[in-house]
Amino acid sequence: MSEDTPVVGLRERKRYAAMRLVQEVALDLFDAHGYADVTVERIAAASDVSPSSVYRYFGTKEHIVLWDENDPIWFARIPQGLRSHPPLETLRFMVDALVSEVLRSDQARLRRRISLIMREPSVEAASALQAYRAAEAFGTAVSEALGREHGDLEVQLFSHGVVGAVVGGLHHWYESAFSTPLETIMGRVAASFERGFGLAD
Amino acid sequence: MSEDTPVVGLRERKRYAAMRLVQEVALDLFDAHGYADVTVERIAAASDVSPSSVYRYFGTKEHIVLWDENDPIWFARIPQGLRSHPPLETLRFMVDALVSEVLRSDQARLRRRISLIMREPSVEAASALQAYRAAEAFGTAVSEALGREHGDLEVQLFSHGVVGAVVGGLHHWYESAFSTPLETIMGRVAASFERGFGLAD
DNA sequence: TGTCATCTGACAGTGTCTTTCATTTGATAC
DNA sequence: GTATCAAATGAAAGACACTGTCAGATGACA
Repeated sequence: MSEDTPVVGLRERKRYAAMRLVQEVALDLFDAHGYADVTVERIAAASDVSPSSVYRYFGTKEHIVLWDENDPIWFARIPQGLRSHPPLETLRFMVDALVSEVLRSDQARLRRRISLIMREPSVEAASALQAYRAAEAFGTAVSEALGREHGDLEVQLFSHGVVGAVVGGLHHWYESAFSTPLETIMGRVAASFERGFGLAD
Repeated sequence: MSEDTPVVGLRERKRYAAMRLVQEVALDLFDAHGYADVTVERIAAASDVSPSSVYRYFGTKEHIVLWDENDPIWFARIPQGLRSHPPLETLRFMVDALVSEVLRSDQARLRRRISLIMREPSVEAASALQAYRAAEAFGTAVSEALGREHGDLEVQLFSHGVVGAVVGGLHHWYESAFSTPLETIMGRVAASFERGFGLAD
């Protein structure tokens, strides 16, 4: 009773289990036959759910790849961190936490998802939109924490710049065939905004 | 004969004229009835071209909005600038040129296009992908100019960070109902990367 | 003016995504 | 346990973005 278990009912558990299964099945099919040649109908049949449910779960075919169970948790932590620390420190903090979480979690699936994102333009577009939205959300949280008005120019440039750099870092990770350690990459992202971009000028 | 006129033939001139017309007609229809409720077929009929041609011109419905005649010219100028100036100076230079070009050109159309991008998620996604691709191209050009290897981490973070900030600036412009002067916004973008982001920390 | 390469329009087809409705299934009170 | 209610599911029809193909038209060039 004193545990902070969110009292998640059977309904929700089944839903998440089904979503995990559909994503897994879809990733397998995409790897085997290519993204374009696998229809949503086929994914649904192979996962024993109706196509209707796949669309109810993910909304679009692209989001079968993009969906991540833990994303909402991350989004919730940002305003929390900003309440007690300045933006750059929060950035460093979040980025560290994210890296160690990623290293702990299902890396194989994550890499397959990132590879698909980088290979399929439609998935790439949906992913880019997600990043853009994340930058907006981050900017809003920073504005509130600093007591600036919503949409403050400096904050806007900062939040979009940071998210842009993170995205660039993930691209670098993929391009290096995931060989550059993620902590190296994200450490540089944080350092760039703390001490400036080290381009000879 | 000594002029650098690209000797543009009748064929190409007609093509561009048709594209301009289709975009204009489409923007009018979108404003009148909403993006989702205007089919490509309808746009084609109202522009007196076949739907096939609309797809040949723009590729997708979203790119009817995104297409800009002058984009290729801009892309071509980047490596040129980087050959003679360091990245931050080139950034400042390009951003200034872009602003004065925008102020000179058809602003009404530009604002209608930006408004559509911000309002319609599918157009927003395609636009975000374009920005992402631009960051890649910019990064490649910077790497070459600085003699670093392709995909150099610092360059990657810089180029994506810069493009992210520019995108954030455009968002701010839109949110302010285009009242914040574009030169103020873009000046801040350049300054942020030259002297650091001025967030109290 | 004639020949060639390229562009255009017409048309059929595929797959994504939406909407609607009857049916099933988990949540809650008794 | 059983009844009641809210929500999720599956089935099916339809809209429309987009692709591929082919015959005909049109500009480029000798």
